[in-house]
Amino acid sequence: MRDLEDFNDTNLQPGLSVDCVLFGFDNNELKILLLKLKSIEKWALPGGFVNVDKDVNAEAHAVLKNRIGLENVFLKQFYLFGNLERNLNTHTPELIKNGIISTKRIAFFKQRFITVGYYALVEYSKVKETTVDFISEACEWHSIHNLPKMIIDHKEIILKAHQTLKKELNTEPIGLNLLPKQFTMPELQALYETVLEKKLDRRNFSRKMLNYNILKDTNKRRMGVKHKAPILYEFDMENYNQAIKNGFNSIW
Amino acid sequence: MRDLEDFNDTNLQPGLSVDCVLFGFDNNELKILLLKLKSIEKWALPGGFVNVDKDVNAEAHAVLKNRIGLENVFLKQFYLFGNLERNLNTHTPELIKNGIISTKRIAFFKQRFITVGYYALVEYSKVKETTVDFISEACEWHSIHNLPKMIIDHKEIILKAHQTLKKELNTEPIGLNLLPKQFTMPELQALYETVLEKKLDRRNFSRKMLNYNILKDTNKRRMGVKHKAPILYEFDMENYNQAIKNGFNSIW
DNA sequence: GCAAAAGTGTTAATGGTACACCCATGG
DNA sequence: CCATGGGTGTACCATTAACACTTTTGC
Repeated sequence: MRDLEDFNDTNLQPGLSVDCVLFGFDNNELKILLLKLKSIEKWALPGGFVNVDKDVNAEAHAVLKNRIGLENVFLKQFYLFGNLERNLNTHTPELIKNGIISTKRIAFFKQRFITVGYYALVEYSKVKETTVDFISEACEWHSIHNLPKMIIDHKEIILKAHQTLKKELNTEPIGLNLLPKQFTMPELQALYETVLEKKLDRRNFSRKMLNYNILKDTNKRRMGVKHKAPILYEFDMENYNQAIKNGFNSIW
Repeated sequence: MRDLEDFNDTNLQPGLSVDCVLFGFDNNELKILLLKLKSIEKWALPGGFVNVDKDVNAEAHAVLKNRIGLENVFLKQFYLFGNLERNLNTHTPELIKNGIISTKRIAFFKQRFITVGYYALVEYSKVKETTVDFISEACEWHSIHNLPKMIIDHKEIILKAHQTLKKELNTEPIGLNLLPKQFTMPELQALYETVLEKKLDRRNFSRKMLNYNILKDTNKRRMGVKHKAPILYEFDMENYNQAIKNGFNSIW
């Protein structure tokens, strides 16, 4: 779907789209990758449509691959947005008026759309902000606390994705996917504090994490900081997967 | 949609359905409400289609209201089933052959369908197993451990609903909706043991539950049992809602 | 040597686990 | 009076929360 001519609606599941909330972690902030639409001052989540011959989940992966160039990303369905208000959108008429959506496709774009929300976790530095296609002209990270004007309910989708992330911090491999291979304890803690939006005690955090036995000391330290050099850790994949499978605790 | 003539596909969202996994608790078992399809030996989840003018969530509620006669039920979206294999179904051709699906609707029923899974919690005794409509001839509770032959991926949907129930036992009002207004501690424990599929210590369970402060002693006892009469409790709605909002514990 | 942030230790309170004993009820 | 299951107590252990001191690094 690199340009207008490639886009063909004849084989698509009618009225169904997928949208991906792509989380990255940088500068102690959660960031979301957004696309700037052509000809209007609004941003959108990377999304796409569903071929009638493709799994819905596979199409979400395809969005990340084709639009952002990402493969083998942690990606998880979290909610279907199916209310009616989301179709009172104003951007489609504008895009049609501005010639971004071809007249042949108007009927397709004017359908009532339902969208499946996915959240994805990627290492911030691995994404190059370059993708452009027939409908978007820029691709940039935005802090979750400072989002630009967005189409339809995309802000609400991001909010719900963040809530889901908070809930699933202890049952999904969130640290693993948002951090580089090697990281320090304070970096891991900063990620947790950012996702949870609250401060944690440094000493208790460290002990608890180490007790889970999911971290491997690499015997290296992050150098060049103007204070005591912190230890670099990696995840111990075997123990990590075990811990994720069981959840990190359970009440009953 | 009480009979064939009422069914009109012209205003429906194409290729989208909703299916409800209705949980009840009886005789220390989790039970699921299933519909027996006309003319074939297969059962199905209560489900329906989505009007293009209706919220998807509202349509799930409508299924419960129109097909089962239930209103104000706890109902929650849990997953979108969108793989391709689910459309290699064999029951639609059979239903067409047997005249259950009118020839005018063949094109509609042969589409590729994606379904949104909902789970619902109801007090077992409140459901009368009576509903019949143009496509189903019986409506019965089945133990989750002894399910009959079911169409497409409906067994898989039930499995995933059960997994979700287990996970959400501490963040969703599960006890509240599956039990009658008044219940005993052993009954509540049996529900937990059933959902979680494991035994819990009677004494510790009781203490822990009471410590949550979500139960009110009604000063009554369940009479007519051939042992010490157990105390009847009710949920203290204010504290209960608070506890649900926070989750019953959190790690961080 | 000073500021900044990292590493580590202790203690008290809380909550969980694993037990055993007594009590009320119907038959 | 006995079998059945309900209510409650206690002791031990693990986990958490709150807090302070020492160490390393760049400047």
